[in-house]
Amino acid sequence: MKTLKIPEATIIRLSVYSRYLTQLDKKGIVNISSGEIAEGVGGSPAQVRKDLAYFGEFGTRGVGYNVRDLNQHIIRILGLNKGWKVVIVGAGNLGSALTQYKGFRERGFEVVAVFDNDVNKIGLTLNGVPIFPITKLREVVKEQEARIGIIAVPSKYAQDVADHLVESGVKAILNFAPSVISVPENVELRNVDLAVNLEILTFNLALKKNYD
Amino acid sequence: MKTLKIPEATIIRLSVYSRYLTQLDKKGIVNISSGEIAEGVGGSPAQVRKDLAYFGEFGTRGVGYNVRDLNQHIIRILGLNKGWKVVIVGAGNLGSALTQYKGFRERGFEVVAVFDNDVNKIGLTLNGVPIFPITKLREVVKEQEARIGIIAVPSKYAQDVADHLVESGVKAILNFAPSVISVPENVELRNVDLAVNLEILTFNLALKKNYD
DNA sequence: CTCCTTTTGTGACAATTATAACATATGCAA
DNA sequence: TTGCATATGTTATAATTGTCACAAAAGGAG
Ligand SMILES: NC(=O)c1ccc[n+]([C@@H]2O[C@H](COP(=O)([O-])OP(=O)(O)OC[C@H]3O[C@@H](n4cnc5c(N)ncnc54)[C@H](O)[C@@H]3O)[C@@H](O)[C@H]2O)c1
Ligand SMILES: NC(=O)c1ccc[n+]([C@@H]2O[C@H](COP(=O)([O-])OP(=O)(O)OC[C@H]3O[C@@H](n4cnc5c(N)ncnc54)[C@H](O)[C@@H]3O)[C@@H](O)[C@H]2O)c1
Repeated sequence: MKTLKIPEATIIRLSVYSRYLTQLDKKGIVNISSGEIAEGVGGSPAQVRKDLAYFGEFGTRGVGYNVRDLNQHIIRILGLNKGWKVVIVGAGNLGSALTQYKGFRERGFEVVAVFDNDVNKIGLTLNGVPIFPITKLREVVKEQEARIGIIAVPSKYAQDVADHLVESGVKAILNFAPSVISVPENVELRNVDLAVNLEILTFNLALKKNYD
Repeated sequence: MKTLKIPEATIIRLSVYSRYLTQLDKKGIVNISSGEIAEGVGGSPAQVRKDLAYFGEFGTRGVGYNVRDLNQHIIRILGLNKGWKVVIVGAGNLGSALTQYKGFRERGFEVVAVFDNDVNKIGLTLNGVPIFPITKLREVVKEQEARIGIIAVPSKYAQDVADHLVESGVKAILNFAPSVISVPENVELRNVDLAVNLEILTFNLALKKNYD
């Protein structure tokens, strides 16, 4: 397996394929073709095959793919077979929702702790996940060997929290605050900006002018 | 202004530029160059100018851009000068967080109603926003002239809710349920899948193998 | 065993998107 | 008024990503 540069769009699609395959597996479906996957997730059969081709040969010509087997391969490609531990900083509206989100666990992520600096929240639990004072971040991250941190504090504090997460040993950060933050090169960073998503919608509506 | 096909990446960046310009404007900064914008949001000056060039000429050669003026132009490009009304379906963990999210209003979005089918939630308000029974969706959407709907119900019901939103006259949908849904061509759809975002992070970590 | 159908894997091609280079316009100073 | 410094807008070039067509492999029928 060579380390060609893989398009990020390919990774996004693989993640979606995997979710779809998991559904099919639960329904007891054993075999599937690239065309059926494409139809299921909204794409083209060639795209599906090309995406998979970056990583190897997982199908059987004339037959298709074994659902469970292919899913296992994608899960391994995405690194989900490790069981990642996640910490969330900010036990507000969003942080609480994320902590209780079952979808993460289903994909191999375990939220082990939430951190806040509000004394009224510290000590409580969210769905069994304890809320610690932010001062314990380093200790808990080290002890639990958490590798992923989620930022759910007001933008103003996002960079501080990011620095703190990095310093604690976290290797990847998902940032929900709508602000540009910077981290060392060896730390992965992704920003999720929900307003941006709405604005893409309004741009397209404004372009079409058929919204009234 | 011709209607060339604008890359979606350009729209995402414009949205980020605008957020940054709003910050600068609040700080009282009047002028800015493409290089400074690039530095502020993490990009290249050429990229900034190219993105803007799709829509017109907003700067002065040798000088740069007027912060407020440029921001107004981008806001207009993104269609944010209209004041969009938004409805949210699902008053659970995520739906509640989104309803109370101040970041939407700051960008010109107004959440006018939330809908649920849980009798214990109906009649309550979230930050002043009323929770209606899902059966009132059509009526409220029509009356308020809401054009955007957000789906925050379990995946299982996402397609049903989408159909219902479309039937009610909504023209754009932001879907948070991790499932593939389909809508008529004339309705804009975007999916936000948070697990996918984490999986991109783990893919990159797994690739680098330096996470331990 | 051979042919035929099916569907993969892949290499060539096309389209899109980003980068870089530069000519053009502006303001200022002398 | 002229020349210079600066930063834009635009054109050309490079890189990336997606599409298409087809050869190769597999399995089943006869
Ligand atoms: N609510 C949403 O749906 C939503 C959507 C998209 C993005 N966001 C973003 O997510 C972030 C959180 O939003 P929210 O609505 O949950 O806000 P919130 O005010 O409900 O919660 C913020 C929490 O962070 C805590 N906090 C503040 N500073 C802290 C620090 N330095 N260390 C630790 N904890 C700290 C606060 O005590 C509070 O509990 C914001 O940046 C917001 O822009 C929120
Ligand atoms: N919690 C999160 O942080 C999070 C993150 C990403 C995605 N999501 C997705 O968002 C969706 C909602 O997640 P949640 O955690 O808020 O779940 P939740 O169970 O807390 O809330 C779901 C709400 O939807 C309501 N509902 C169910 N069916 C409905 C229907 N047909 N019409 C109207 N209302 C209905 C329920 O009464 C409930 O109030 C899910 O698809 C989930 O996968 C959630």
